Amino acid sequence: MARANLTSAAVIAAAAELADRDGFDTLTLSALARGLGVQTASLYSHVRDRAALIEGVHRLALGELADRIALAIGGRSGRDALTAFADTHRDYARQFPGRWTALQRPASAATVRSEPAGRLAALTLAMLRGYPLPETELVHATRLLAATVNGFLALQANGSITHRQPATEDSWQWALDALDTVFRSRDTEGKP
Amino acid sequence: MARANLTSAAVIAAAAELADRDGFDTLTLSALARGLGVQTASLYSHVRDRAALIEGVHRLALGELADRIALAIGGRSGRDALTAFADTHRDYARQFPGRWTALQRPASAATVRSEPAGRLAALTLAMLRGYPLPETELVHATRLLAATVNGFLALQANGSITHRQPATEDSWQWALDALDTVFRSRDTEGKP
DNA sequence: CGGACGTACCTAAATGCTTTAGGTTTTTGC
DNA sequence: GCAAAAACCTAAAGCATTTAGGTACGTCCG
Repeated sequence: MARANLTSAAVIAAAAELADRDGFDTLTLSALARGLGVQTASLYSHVRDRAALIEGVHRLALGELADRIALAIGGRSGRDALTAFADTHRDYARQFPGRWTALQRPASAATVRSEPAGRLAALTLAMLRGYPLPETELVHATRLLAATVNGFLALQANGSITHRQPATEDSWQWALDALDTVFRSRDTEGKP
Repeated sequence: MARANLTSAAVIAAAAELADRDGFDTLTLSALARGLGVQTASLYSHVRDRAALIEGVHRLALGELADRIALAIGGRSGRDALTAFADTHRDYARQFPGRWTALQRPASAATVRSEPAGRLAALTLAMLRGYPLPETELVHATRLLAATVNGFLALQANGSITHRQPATEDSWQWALDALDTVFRSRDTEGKP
């Protein structure tokens, strides 16, 4: 029988595809092995256990997302960049629901400190520097942005945003407007 | 042997406690049966399957959260009510991590349309009516608020908000300030 | 060119969870 | 006091995770 010649990366990539295609819950080592034409136990040479597999998908998704965001926000600033940033998140979640679910799972400290995670954080910071935010508030703004974007997509994914009027798309635009306004108006230190 | 005299509600309540105590992942019918001093198969008289059990915890949590929020925002308005609303969410997530995780899971259409879900939505709407928001934007504001609060807590839970400076608490306050500002400033229809 | 070594993959097996099927006992309602 | 309903049981099939130990393929070095 032809040998599959797997690597850790190949196994994780296959896991990501499986999760996107059949749903995150069906991401089992058995199903993965079946799809790869390999015995389940063989996968343990490439991946420590199921948790490590999921963490691998998480990290893969972080990198892919960072790549897309770098492309999307390049050359833009202000509201344009914000829209590109958020829409790229949304499109990624739509196109790769399994990977996106993996992104929502708790990550190890190593992953949080990993290169793709840092890159994504750096890109977000860079984009927010297009707004007149005091340096001390940049991290707050980063956290608010990440919370809002991910929270919105999570609400959508878990059905909390019903398909009633108004359309989800309108609320998305409204939320981005709100964030844009907040970030834009934060330089006025003294309130009237 | 004394009979446990379980009901569907009792099983779900025990599941919620188990999930809070030992983590959501250990919420298995086996562990639950063990804790209740009952055979695993017996639980299937009260709960259709594992997914239904989780959905039950989800619905239970919705009701509990709605109760707490009703208490917290009663008599308050504006920024006070907003803070109470958000902090109640945060405290609930802290105190009942298992139930809170259940809340993040996809829910069936029946749960989305359930009484506690409607109550929570109504409470949120009522609170936002304390702001000068046009009627047409109330739903947008509701969604933004839910997305931000849940997104922030999710970020915290999954480790994305590292324990570096500035403190998470400061970012939380900053985010609430931002939301308050947005909701407060939305009555100015024509931009200058 | 040929063996040695590492790696990819295998079989086998233990453990544990989910779920269905069907039987027994307790409670409840008339 | 009896019949029906509800609560609980045993048994068993099916699948997933994980460990242990073995076989075959490629590659590197003498």
